[in-house]
Amino acid sequence: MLTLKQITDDKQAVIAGLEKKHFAGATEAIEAVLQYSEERKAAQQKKDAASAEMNKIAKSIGQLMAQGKKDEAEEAKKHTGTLKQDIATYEKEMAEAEKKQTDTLLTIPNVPYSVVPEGKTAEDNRAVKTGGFALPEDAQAKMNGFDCEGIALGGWDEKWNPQPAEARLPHWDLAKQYNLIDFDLGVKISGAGFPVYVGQGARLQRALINFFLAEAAKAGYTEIMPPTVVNQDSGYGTGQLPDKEGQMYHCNTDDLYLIPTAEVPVTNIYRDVIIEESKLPVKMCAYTQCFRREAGSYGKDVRGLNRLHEFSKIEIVRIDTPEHSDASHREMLSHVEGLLQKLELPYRILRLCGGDMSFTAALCYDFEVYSEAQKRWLEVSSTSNFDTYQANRLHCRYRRQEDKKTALCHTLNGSALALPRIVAALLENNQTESGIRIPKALQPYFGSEMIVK
RNA sequence: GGAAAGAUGGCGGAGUGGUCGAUCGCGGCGGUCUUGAAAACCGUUGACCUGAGAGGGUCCGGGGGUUCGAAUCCCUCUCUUUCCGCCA
Repeated sequence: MLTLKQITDDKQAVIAGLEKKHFAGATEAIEAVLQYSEERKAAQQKKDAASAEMNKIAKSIGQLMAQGKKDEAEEAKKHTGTLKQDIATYEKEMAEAEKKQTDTLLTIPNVPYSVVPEGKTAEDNRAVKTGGFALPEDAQAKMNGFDCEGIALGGWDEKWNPQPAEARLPHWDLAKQYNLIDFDLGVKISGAGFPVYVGQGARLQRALINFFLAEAAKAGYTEIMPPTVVNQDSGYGTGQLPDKEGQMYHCNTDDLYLIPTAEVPVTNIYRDVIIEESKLPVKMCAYTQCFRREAGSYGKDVRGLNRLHEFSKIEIVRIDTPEHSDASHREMLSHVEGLLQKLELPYRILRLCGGDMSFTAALCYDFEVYSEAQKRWLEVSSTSNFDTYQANRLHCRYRRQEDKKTALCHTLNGSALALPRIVAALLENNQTESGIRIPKALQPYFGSEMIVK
C-alpha cells in the first residue's frame, strides 16, 4: 500500500497517478485517508498526554510506598480513575481512526511512474521492442498488425525443412500427435486445466526448468526452493490478499493457500526484515508449480496450454534501494529478453498502460511470444517494479549506509519464464517435416535436437 | 495423535509486581595502542508513532484481563523444542 508520507508529500501527484491508473474516486479516497490520519494524530496526542500523566503518578506512588508514606500514596491513587477512563477512550478513538486509514489505503492501488503510457486497456499498451526469429511467412505477414521490425527470419540450420504455413498445427494437435501432453488424462485425474505431460513432453518441461534456472544462476540469482503453500500473512504481504482471494486455491482445514506464483513465498522471505544496504540488491530465483483458479475464462483463448490451473514457472525477485531499482529493472528485462533470444522465438516487449497494469505495480513490461500456428501473441512474462508499495506491506526495509536510518526497499519481480506458453510457441514455431526442432541452447538440457514421433 | 517444557533486543542469556526498554556476554560500530593486523583497553550499539525542538508515547510471541503500576500474576490463541506413537 501507499505510505502516508507519499500522500502528504505530494497529494496532487498521487491523485494524478491514480487517475492514470483509472482508479475511480481517487480524490475522495486520498482525502479520506488524510482526514483519518488527522483524527488519529489528534487522538494519539490526547492519549499520550494522559498516559504521561498516568506514568508520572504511578511512578510517584512507587516512590511513596518505598518511603513508607502509605497515606500520600492512597491520596495519589484517587486521581487515577478518570485518567484511566480517558486513556481507554482515546485509545479506542485512535484505533478506530487508524483502522479506517489502513482499510482505505488498502483499496488504493500503486501510483504509476511517469513513463507509463496513458490508456485503459491492453489496446493502449505500447510496444517498445520487437526481436527474435520467425518463419518467413509470419514475419512478412506483420504479426497481428504490429510492426515487426527487429524480428529476423529463420536462424535455422540448412538441414531443417520448415513445414509450410498451411501445414502447421496448433500445439494441442502437436501434443497429441507426438504424445507429449494428455489433456484428457488430466481431466480424469484432477480436472480441466491440469495437463499430464508424458515422455518427451515431460522431458521438455524438465529441460526448460533446468535451462531457466541455469541462466538465472549465471546472472547471479540465488536459487530458492520455497514452500508452495503459504499462510495468510504471506498472502497479505505481497498483496494477493485481500483483493484477489478468489484467484488462489485455499486449503480450508489448515487455512493455507496454494501459491499463484513463487513471488509470494520468495518475497515474503524478507517480510519484517531490515537489510543492510551493502547486501542490496538481493537477487533470488525460484522454480515452483503455480496454481490459479482463474474463474470465469472460456473459449479458444484458454485452449491447450494457453491458460492452466497448474503450471511451472521460474520467477526472479529482486529487492533493492530506491536509487538503484530502475537499473535493476532494466537488468531483469535484458535477462528475460536474452532467454527468448536463446530460444529463438519471435517476441515483443510491451510497456503496459496505466489501466492495464496490476494493482500493485508502478511500472510493468510484458513479454509476448508470437505463436505461429495460433496467429496470436502469448504473454510469457510480466516484469514489474513495485516501488515501495509491496515493501510497505511487507515491512521490508534497509539500513542506509550514510545515516544508518531505515527506509523502505523497492521490490521487483518477473517471470523468467512461465513454461506453458513457451512450450506452445516452441512446438508451433519449430515444426519440420521430420519432427519438432529443439533450439540449440536447449538441446544440452533436452538431450537431443528434436522431438520425434 | 499422546506428554512435557518454552517464546525477552542481531545472537546467546538474566530478570517473578515499582526509575526495566530491560543486568551481562558475543557480535556490530567508533577510538586508544600497532608499520599493519590480532589481542587488550575505553566508548557506543533496537524498532515504531508523535513533535520544529525539548520532549512524550508504544513495543519483552499475538490478543484480552487484574493493578495506581505488568517482561513479571490470570485467561486465551499461535508457534517452537524435547520425549513417545505413526509415517516418508
